[in-house]
Amino acid sequence: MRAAPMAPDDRRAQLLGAARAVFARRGYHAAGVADIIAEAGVARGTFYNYFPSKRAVFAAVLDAVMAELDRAVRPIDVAEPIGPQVRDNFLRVVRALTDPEVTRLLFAEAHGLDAEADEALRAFYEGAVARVSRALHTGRALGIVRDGDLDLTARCLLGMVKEPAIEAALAGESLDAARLVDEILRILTEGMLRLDPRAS
Amino acid sequence: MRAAPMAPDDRRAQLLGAARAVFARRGYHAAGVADIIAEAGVARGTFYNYFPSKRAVFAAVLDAVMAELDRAVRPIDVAEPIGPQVRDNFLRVVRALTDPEVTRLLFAEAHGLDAEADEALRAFYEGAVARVSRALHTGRALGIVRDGDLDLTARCLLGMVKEPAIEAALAGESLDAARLVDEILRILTEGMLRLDPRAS
Amino acid sequence: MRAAPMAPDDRRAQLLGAARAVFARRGYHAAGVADIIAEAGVARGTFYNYFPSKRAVFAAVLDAVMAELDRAVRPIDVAEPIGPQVRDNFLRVVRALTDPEVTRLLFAEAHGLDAEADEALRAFYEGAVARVSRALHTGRALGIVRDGDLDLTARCLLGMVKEPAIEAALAGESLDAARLVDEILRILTEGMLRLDPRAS
Amino acid sequence: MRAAPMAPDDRRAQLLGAARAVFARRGYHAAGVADIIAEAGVARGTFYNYFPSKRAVFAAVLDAVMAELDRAVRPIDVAEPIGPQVRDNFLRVVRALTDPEVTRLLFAEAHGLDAEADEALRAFYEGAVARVSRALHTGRALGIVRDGDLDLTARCLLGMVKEPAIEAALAGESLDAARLVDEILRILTEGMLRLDPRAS
DNA sequence: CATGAATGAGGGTTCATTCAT
DNA sequence: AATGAATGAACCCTCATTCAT
Repeated sequence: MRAAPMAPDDRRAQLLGAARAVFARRGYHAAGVADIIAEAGVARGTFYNYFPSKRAVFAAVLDAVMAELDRAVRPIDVAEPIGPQVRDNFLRVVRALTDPEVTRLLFAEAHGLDAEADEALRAFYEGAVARVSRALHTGRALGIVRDGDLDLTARCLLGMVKEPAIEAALAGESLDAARLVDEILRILTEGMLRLDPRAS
Repeated sequence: MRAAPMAPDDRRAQLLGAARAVFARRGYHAAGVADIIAEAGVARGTFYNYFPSKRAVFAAVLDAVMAELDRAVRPIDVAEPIGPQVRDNFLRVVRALTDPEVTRLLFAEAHGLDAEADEALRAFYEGAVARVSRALHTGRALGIVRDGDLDLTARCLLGMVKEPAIEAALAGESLDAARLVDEILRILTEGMLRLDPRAS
Repeated sequence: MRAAPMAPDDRRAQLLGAARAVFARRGYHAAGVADIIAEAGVARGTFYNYFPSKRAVFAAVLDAVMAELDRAVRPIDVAEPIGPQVRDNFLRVVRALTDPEVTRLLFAEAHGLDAEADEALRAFYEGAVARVSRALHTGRALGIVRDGDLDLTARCLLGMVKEPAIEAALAGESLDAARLVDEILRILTEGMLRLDPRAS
Repeated sequence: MRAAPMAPDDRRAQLLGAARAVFARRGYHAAGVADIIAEAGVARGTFYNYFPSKRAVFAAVLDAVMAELDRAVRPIDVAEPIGPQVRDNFLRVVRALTDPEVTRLLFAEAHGLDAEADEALRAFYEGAVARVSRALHTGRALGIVRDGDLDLTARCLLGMVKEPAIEAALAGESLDAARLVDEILRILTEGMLRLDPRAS
């Protein structure tokens, strides 16, 4: 049975979506082009009319996911109250990571694929760190952020967000984004340890 | 050239070591049994005398690495000063994660292999979370840890440690463990954000 | 962009020309229908409106080339001086073979394609041999050609012409047709070896 | 059914032979690795234990055939009578070319495969031309060979030998080597044309 | 115990051809 | 008449695993 012809952009988008679902479900290596075309209801050759290789669709999927995540972060307007804006950014990122597809693709499948994928991922991550780091420097100038090794701090921040999201996604549990964000914000604002509570 | 016979345990250990090095260097999928036996200087058949499959060696390697990491955490003696003990635990964990082999194996290669590997990893991780969580509950009872969702907090803590370690390992950079630990401890004790600096 | 409709014969000729260029440039197997339609600036389906298969265009191209070569040979008029007519025939053939397209198509690509192509080629070649052979018999009757196995001689003659032409074409060198023809004629008239120079 | 293990050199030779037969019979493109392993009675993987690719076996086959042909030509000892040595060389070459496998492989399949194969072939052919050309120069010094463009002459000579051999092989006819050589030698020593038989 | 030749299922990719528009 | 998206059979190659020596 021959699938009805389709505008190339649409077909491409459809294949991209199918690939995204399949890669998220089975992982890069376990997924075959056969799975993707089955998901899309399309013949083998059709796939290769739109992507030159399995590796290439994966790259495209990864790009889409990274862009999605990227869009979750909005610049902060210092003329407005800062707190809610920060909280909203956290919230949007966590919500994006709440999609198990996003998380699996970014964190479970993409590492160690090949030099190129690793590089794309590292570039994305470096960008994220740089972005957070810049925000922290701005915050310090505004007196909002305490001094310290802000690059390292940025990485820690990302870890606090990523880790719970990943684990929830991989475990198949759902994650209460607001709760996580509030917990993180509390740690960031108040700390959570009193190692030497000798202070009267 | 026929390798000298060897005590089975030694041969097994040798193969395990070779596999660990190879998996860390090339990743699970890129590594072939051929690489492992080349590294070990042993024939193909010999490998299968000690491990039933490639998958199985990887599981064994993973077990070894997880055990190693596990040993980095020591129970806390409440009769002694807490602070240094906590710091030392952090330090030992970060140092263990400083070994790029450990990090690559645990975080870059192990995810998404198959259901069984995912399960082993998740079990390990759940154990870690549980352990930290228990420590936090104890700490709360002692008045050292502030109240809150301690499970979530445990995950955030792990993220703060893992993330910088992973990134350093994957980027091939070295990581100053003491510096990272101190930064983390400062965040945990003092926080780092003053979102509403209304405080006169 | 839709190409303007065209008289069928013209379109066919255009496609034939494109195919000839492409086959000569890339060889039968390396050339794709995609190359041909790109060369012709025409859509895929259009191609199949004029030729039933890739194999078929190649056959048509081959026919055209063989006909071209065939036209290079003119019957000899015994009422006129023979020498110049022979020389002119040689010259026209060599000049035709000087076109690298012709040579590549006939000698480098056409062999071993499939039974049918081989047959067409062999038929063409047999025709050529027969033609030369007939000329030699006539020559013998006229006392111009020495006796011998004239069929074999005809094949040798063809080889003397083909070989240098092919090699020049494949090597991308140009060939001095007149020089080759003169050399061949000298060999044919005078020989070139004196194996037993005992002749006092 | 598992083929009995075999000394690697033997298996390689067997595969080479099978490949040679298959390539000669079906041509490079029509022949599949499947045909070769069927001919050899061996599994797919075995083939790739000995040759890295289909292309590579073909190269090996070609090398073998070229070497075989090369061995047919023996240096001429000027202290001995020249004539018979020359004749024997011709004879051995023609006999080698009498094997249809050799001829098909060298002349029908090898051209136009890819740049590398073309180069190997051209190098072989250039070598042959150079060899013949050198012999002719020597012969001229000895007064055996008449003056002229000896490079071109060398090419013509090769053509006289190749052409009848190829055609016989492709047509499936057998060729009387001695007869061909004698005919060629007669042409070379006496010529065969008397274009201006004015000589009373 | 050790060896290494043999295996073959599995997967990615190509490209001549078809047919709905 | 022209188009170009869709097709799928065919093919090359990989590599974990087996087993006879």
